[in-house]
Amino acid sequence: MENKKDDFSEWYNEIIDLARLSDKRYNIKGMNVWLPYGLKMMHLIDDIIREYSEEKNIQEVSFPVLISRERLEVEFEHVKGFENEIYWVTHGGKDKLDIDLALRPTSESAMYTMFPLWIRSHSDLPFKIFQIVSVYRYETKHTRSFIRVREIHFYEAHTAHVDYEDAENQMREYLNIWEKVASDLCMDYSLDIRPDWDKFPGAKYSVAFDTPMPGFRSLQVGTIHEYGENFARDYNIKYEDEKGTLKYVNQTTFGLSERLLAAIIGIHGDDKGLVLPYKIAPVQVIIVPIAGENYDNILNYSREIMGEIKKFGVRADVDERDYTPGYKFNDWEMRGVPLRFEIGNRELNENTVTLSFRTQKKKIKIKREELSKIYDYLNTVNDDIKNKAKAFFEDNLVMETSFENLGTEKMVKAYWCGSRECSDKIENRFEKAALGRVYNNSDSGKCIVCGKGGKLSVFSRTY
RNA sequence: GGGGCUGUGGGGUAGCUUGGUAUCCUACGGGCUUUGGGAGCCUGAGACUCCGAUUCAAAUUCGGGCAGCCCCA
Repeated sequence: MENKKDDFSEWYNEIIDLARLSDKRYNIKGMNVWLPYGLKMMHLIDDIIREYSEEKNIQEVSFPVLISRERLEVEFEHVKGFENEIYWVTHGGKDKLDIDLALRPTSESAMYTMFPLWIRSHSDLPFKIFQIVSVYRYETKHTRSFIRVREIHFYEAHTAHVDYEDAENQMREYLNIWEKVASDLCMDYSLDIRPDWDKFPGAKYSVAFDTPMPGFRSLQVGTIHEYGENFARDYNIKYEDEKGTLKYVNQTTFGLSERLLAAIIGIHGDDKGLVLPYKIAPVQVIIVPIAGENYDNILNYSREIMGEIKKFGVRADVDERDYTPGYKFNDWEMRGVPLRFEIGNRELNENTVTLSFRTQKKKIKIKREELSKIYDYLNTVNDDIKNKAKAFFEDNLVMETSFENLGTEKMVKAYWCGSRECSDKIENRFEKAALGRVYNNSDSGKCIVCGKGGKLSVFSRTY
């Protein structure tokens, strides 16, 4: 396998192939096949997002994939932002359609077609739904598994509120959800208020979750958007307040995607392969039986152990394939399994198992009774992952105060006046884009370019 | 948006300059043997990205499509 640090791109492509996450040999650009192991990981991530969303009374729905041209074109700014990357369905069989149908690039137009039917009075608010579906964007740049694809595995939450203030509460609630998701994924991130020219088309403002990746680029893994009344006015989404007055709702959205998977691969992985937080590991404990004289007994013992930890809700499996133990060790390490049990005659006779941690070199022998502590062991691995990720994050997002120092390959924090002129100077000289002002941060200092008053901001090359 | 490079069994490759017989590694099937950190031997099957042009003859030359990768904006 490629060394991760030397050539991240190569390593990234190779590990996706070797760990059997996705097969990109499908013959359409940017459309890959999800393989069982990768799909399982994605679904485990979905489960986490779903759980935390439902906890906040955001309910799951599913909208059609097609949107009529007429509905899509209601919101001008929004359409303009997507017009170059929409797939159009123009025919039904041999007949040309009267109205072209778009494959949703996101679902505002679809959902806001229904919102006026569902939202009539203040008692219908707040209204909060989400869906996890595929959205389609005709990317012209070169695509990359999980990072830039044309069929995107997308979580999108949409809410409607009585006023701007309540919508702002929702924004904070999103961040609350995100914090928990990120913690489960052992990820660090920067919350950046996108510059006006880079916000979501149609939004008042957008806050992005950016994280440094190997290869000295940042990855936007999620976004939340405050729409105010912008969409409500165009899609005519009104409610009657207590006094009987018709008012426009205020709306927000929250988006996440399979880029979360890309981030996990990139941030946690090492030269041996994937390293997975246990909540998203399709296999949390792999049991490798070591053949010896009483192989049948060893196998039976292995299966018993598997049964015992499965009772604790652990995803475990016995690798009974006809490969050597060394091969299996490497194979499962490459696929990121947090814990491995090795079971041979020694363990069989002592009623123990040998335990190996994905994040440590040492192996320890534990008694059968100690299997009840399985989540302690899983959390040991998670702690290791978190510590390493935190160190990587801090090492790759550095504060700079002089213009020339922006030449570092790393992601940079610096004071910035907010002007396009100054960010263009940075971009032209150092190829770093302004990701935006740091959310909820009131620090101020001299703009690193022009010296005028500035706020703490983040700059980086991006994926 | 602009430029460059590359498509050979499942994966990685040699062959291309100078047109004629397609190499090796790995993975895969069968058999024997092995199993505490990527085992070994025997055996089997498997490929020139697609379309067009030149030619007696194209993996090789030329044009285009599709796909992938890299750099710049």
